[in-house]
Amino acid sequence: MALAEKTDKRVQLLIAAEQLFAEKGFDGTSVRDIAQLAEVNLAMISYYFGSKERLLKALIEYNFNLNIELLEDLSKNESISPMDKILQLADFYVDKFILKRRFHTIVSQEYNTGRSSEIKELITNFKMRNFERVKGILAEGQRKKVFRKVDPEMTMATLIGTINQVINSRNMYCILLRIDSDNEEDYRRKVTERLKIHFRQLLRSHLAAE
Amino acid sequence: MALAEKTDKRVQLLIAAEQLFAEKGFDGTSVRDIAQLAEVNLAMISYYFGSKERLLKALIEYNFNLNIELLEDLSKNESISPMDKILQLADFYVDKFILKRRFHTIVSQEYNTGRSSEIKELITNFKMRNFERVKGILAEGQRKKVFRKVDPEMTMATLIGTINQVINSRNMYCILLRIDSDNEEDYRRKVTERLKIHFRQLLRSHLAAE
Amino acid sequence: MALAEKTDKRVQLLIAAEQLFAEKGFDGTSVRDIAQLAEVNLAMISYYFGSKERLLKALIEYNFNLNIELLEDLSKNESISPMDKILQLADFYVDKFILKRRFHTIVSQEYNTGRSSEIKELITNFKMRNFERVKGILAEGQRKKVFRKVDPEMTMATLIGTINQVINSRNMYCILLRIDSDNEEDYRRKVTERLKIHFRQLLRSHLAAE
Amino acid sequence: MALAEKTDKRVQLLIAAEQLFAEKGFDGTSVRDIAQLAEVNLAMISYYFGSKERLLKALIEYNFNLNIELLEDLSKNESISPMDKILQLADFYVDKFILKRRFHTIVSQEYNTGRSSEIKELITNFKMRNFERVKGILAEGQRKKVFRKVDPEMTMATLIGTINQVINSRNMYCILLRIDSDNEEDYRRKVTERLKIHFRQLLRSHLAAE
DNA sequence: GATGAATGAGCATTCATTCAT
DNA sequence: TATGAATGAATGCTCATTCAT
Repeated sequence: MALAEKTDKRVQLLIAAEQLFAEKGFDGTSVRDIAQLAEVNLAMISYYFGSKERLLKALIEYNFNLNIELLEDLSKNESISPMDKILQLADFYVDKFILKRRFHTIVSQEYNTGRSSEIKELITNFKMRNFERVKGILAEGQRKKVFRKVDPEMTMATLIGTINQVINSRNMYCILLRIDSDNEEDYRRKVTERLKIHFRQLLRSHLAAE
Repeated sequence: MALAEKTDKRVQLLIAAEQLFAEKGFDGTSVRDIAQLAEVNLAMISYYFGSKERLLKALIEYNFNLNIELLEDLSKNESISPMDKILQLADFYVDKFILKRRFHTIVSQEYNTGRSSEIKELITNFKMRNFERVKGILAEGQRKKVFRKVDPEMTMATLIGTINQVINSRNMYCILLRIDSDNEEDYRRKVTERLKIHFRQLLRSHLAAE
Repeated sequence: MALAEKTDKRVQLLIAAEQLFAEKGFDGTSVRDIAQLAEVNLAMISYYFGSKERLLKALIEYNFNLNIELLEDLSKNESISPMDKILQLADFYVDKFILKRRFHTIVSQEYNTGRSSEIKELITNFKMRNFERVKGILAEGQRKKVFRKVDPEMTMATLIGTINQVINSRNMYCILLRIDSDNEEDYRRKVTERLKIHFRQLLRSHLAAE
Repeated sequence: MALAEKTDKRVQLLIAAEQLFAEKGFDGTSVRDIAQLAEVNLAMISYYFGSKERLLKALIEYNFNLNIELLEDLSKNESISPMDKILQLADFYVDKFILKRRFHTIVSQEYNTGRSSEIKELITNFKMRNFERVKGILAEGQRKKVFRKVDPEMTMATLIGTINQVINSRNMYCILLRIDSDNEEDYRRKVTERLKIHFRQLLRSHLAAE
């Protein structure tokens, strides 16, 4: 019985749920599926989380609270130019969304079709925090006359929307970019690179003053 | 009580299904929900479509075959400059996606989580056709030296992803853009305008050759 | 397909439920038990009644609305003396409770331990109506100086409580009265007779003015 | 935190079980409910009693063996007249059933619907002992020519049934007798008085010779 | 075309109980 | 003694679909 064995089953359930919710959606996934994939007794879902929905909530809360401090540091760093800041932020989102692509697929789904308003609020708060950060950098750039005037909400939509489009249409982009969809490592590397280069070009020309 | 009465029920079912699939997802919607909202007997779904899944397929096929000739005309029109062409295409997508926002929400969901590979192929084909069109315009612009070199797949992702982001996070953008989410007409007008202006600025600077 | 075939399954479910609820209690009976005994598909319970609890409610409502007009007639009949009236009423309750002993066992149980306040109200109303009738006859008898002054609420408790005691302790009274508990017909005949004679003696001496 | 701490948990479980079984029935009460109300770990029920059913059995055995010697004394006391004896017995039952009304509600339920024949036998024995006592007094009264001939089984049913009716329809009698059902002390006092006076009047006229 | 009834499989959840510590 | 974790069976209920009329 190894070290982490103790709450292992809870974590196994979270991992299995993340995969299945992403692949088949929340409603398309039964708690039996999750328990089976996690190799854990069905009733443990009730035991640890109370319900299928609260399992989803736990999953979302856990992921949203990951690495938030990294972003705060970046936003407040005075020694980085606004353009570098926004490009580093884009890189950060690309890395994070692609690493946790399954999770972000779930978030996309649930924000549209989920029944739980509690979960929707959770997601809204997260999205709002992200938006405030981008808006702040855009404003800083304009104040320093290095950015031209752009629509902050739509610029945000472009930033997050482009990444989401790539990870949520994974099948198609694997075909288009000639990636073996079974090789997750290869997928990550190639998609990350393409997105980062694209954003560098896109954001520079979109934001640069004059 | 007139001409259209005959196959009215089929259409009522499609309309009800579109709304419910968009709001609650395919799995989150029961055929009972659809029949009730459409005010049509439950068994009619089997009668007209054979199954719930084939109802979805019918819905998708119908919408994908809407207005395709308009796009073909635009692509082939020699008298329009590549830049105008891409901007008109962006306008077309904005109009279409926002007018049929519910439908496109369903497409987003099903491409990720749907079980039917038949439906996924349908969507892939549609997306591919769209991509080929954009790619063609980008190539034409580069050939004519009016576009610089950009990543066509990622540019496509930005175009469709930005629109999808806005319609799939409708709640949040209603808050951010101060739109009454119950006033669909107002929502459409405002979001359409913001997106079109944003694309004009974004695509021009992104594509224009120096 | 005979005449009554149409809603046969609904009735079969009610009959099976009555038997099982009486024998094993509401919580001790599963919907599977009921469906099996009724030889009806499990889902028909949902189809006809909506839920297990509403099946119970339907059962109670049906039985409470049985023969209520008979009692009204008796209460209002001016040609019967108060003493005969109360004795006929006692006879009526004895007949009814013993004929529907299973149902009245369910009522006893649910009034104590049931969770549904809706059902409790239903039962309270029924009990109240019965009490008002008894109270009316007692008052009439006192007005006409043929009854002495008694406690109406406790007299009611004695009337209904005695019958309930006999049917709810069926096992013991079968032993005490030397009745073969499998012979329902014999049980009914003997218990009915004993109760009616007892009430004739008990109520006469309890109520008669000196 | 004192002497009784040791087996306190066992008693706490019994107290909690009595309350819950009376309120929600045996099947309507989960061992989790009991453990929670008793503020005792769930597994302790298995530890102390073996199973939920044996917890019920322990509860019944404990209460049935309470105060039995008091009754024996009364039955054998030669210096009390049969009429006083039966009235004191009625008083005794009224006091005991109302003090332990929750327990007697459980007994009523379990005798009807319980699955355990062991428990049913326990209850039958108890009821039989009670009946023998009443029967003995009735016979003594008849031998001494102070009682007329009555049906002993039905008279027993009236005695116990009247009390059970009042405690098992507590809600209704609280309304009828204008008792605040939250004030247990007031309930006990008023109901006890009403029942005792009623029995004095009822039994005297029912039993008195001539 | 249209419908109410019916079905069997599946759903999330809760149950009483047991076990290792 | 005492506990948190774990289990397999059972719970009430809903599902998409089919069928006789």
